[in-house]
Amino acid sequence: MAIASQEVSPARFSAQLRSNALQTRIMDLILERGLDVGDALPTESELSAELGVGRNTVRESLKVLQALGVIEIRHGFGMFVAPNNFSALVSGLTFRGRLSLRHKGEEAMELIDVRQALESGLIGPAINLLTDEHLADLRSTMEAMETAAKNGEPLHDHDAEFHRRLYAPLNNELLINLMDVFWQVYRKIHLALGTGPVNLEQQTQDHWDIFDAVANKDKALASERLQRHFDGIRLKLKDVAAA
Amino acid sequence: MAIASQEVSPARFSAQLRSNALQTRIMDLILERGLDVGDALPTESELSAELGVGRNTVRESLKVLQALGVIEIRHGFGMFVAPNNFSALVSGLTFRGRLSLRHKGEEAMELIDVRQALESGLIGPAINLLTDEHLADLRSTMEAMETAAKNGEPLHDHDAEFHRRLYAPLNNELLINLMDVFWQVYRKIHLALGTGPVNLEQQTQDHWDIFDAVANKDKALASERLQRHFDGIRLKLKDVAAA
DNA sequence: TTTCGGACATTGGACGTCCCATCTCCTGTA
DNA sequence: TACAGGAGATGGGACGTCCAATGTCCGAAA
Repeated sequence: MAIASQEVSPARFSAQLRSNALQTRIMDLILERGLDVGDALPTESELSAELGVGRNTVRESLKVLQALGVIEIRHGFGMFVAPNNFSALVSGLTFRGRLSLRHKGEEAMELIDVRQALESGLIGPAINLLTDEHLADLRSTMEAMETAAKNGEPLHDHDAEFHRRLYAPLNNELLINLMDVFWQVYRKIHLALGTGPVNLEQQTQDHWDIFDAVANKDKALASERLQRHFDGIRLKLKDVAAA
Repeated sequence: MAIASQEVSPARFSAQLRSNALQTRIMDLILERGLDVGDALPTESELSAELGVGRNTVRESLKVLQALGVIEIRHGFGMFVAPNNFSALVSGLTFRGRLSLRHKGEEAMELIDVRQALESGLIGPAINLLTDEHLADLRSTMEAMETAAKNGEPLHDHDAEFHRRLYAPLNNELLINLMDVFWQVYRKIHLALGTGPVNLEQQTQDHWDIFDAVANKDKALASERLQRHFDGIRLKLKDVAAA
């Protein structure tokens, strides 16, 4: 053995590294060929042949790349370079959150902490770049939320939309994606635990308060109210976890 | 065979959803059995039998879960619930960053923006919780960095360590992991572009400045210096990308 | 008795092949 | 011209087979 089977698999590298290397090779292939978002990748068979590995092996890597949001796989059609998409993170983070909730829920709380830091820390810069259009969008979202609250409908979609639009002025897709992920994970954990009683009016009012501060371009106040908003969320989560 | 697994694949759901569902089923299985970090999962064959799907299919899902940091796969030994691990994100984000750099590098810049927001926004809370031990750790890291700089050695490890320890007082693993991911992605993009000339002394001094502000518990100053630190990084990246 | 090394079982890794599911596109028909 | 339906391409999935890595355990040697 160990006849130095150079080539690709020196057996010295752990299997994990090898599988990771395959993923990297595929990503490099995309970059080398100058493929851009939306462009088609070679078919599974072609990749299998070009990379010199079996189709099943390639498929495993492709699935991973899909999970990482690198490519999009469309059954019966082909594979394409995916637009930015962090939805994959959601399931992984949700799992961790639920796992931690069985103990003391530290990780779920950590998630809130990060959201809180990101949002209350970035509201200032966002307000700096806020235009009238952005504000109008925000207001219409709030009005939709209010309507929903009056009809006793769940607010989570409007809630998510509000937070998303709050930071739209920053024009930072990565940030929006991250916040979306965190939001969804929080949502899922909350759902898995069973939602406690919700006060729709209070929730709406909280958001109106934040909106007012933003509309007045009062960065400090907006930041503080966001801070409090998350404090409330944290308490609520703690209650539910305790039950 | 499919006795236990009641209608899971009515062919109505797109393949993508089905594959996602398999991952979810595995995660649910972990949660239902009360497995905790470090505990062993059933073998691939067992999972294949229990879930009523082929071993290759299970493997694809397992690889994805591994990539998401949910499980750890050890060849010849078994599979285990993994400790928190975000290394998977690195490759995906790095890919996106490199892809975007071919155009105008917006996404790489967005990454810096998020790091900047997170770090300069969280330095205040971190200082609030800072203990003498933390400060001592930070100082020793800085001294190591200075030594490295004098020897002309690369600073990136010390740099990463510094930023990590800066936020250790917050005791938020998710945050540390995220910042680590961002750091590594930045690193990889930078490496892929080829590093321009580096001024080791200047870099070290920048960090000393931040350290001094933190040691004096001057939150505003620390935040401002971090802000500037990232401004510098941003400029540097822009230079390299232009070349 | 202790220690070291190798055989062995277990478990994941890789591949090939076959067939199914789904999509797009094109062709033929009304 | 418009729509229905089929052909072909492509990914999805399932086995079966063999390879490789790892931990365990037992026996030989010191």
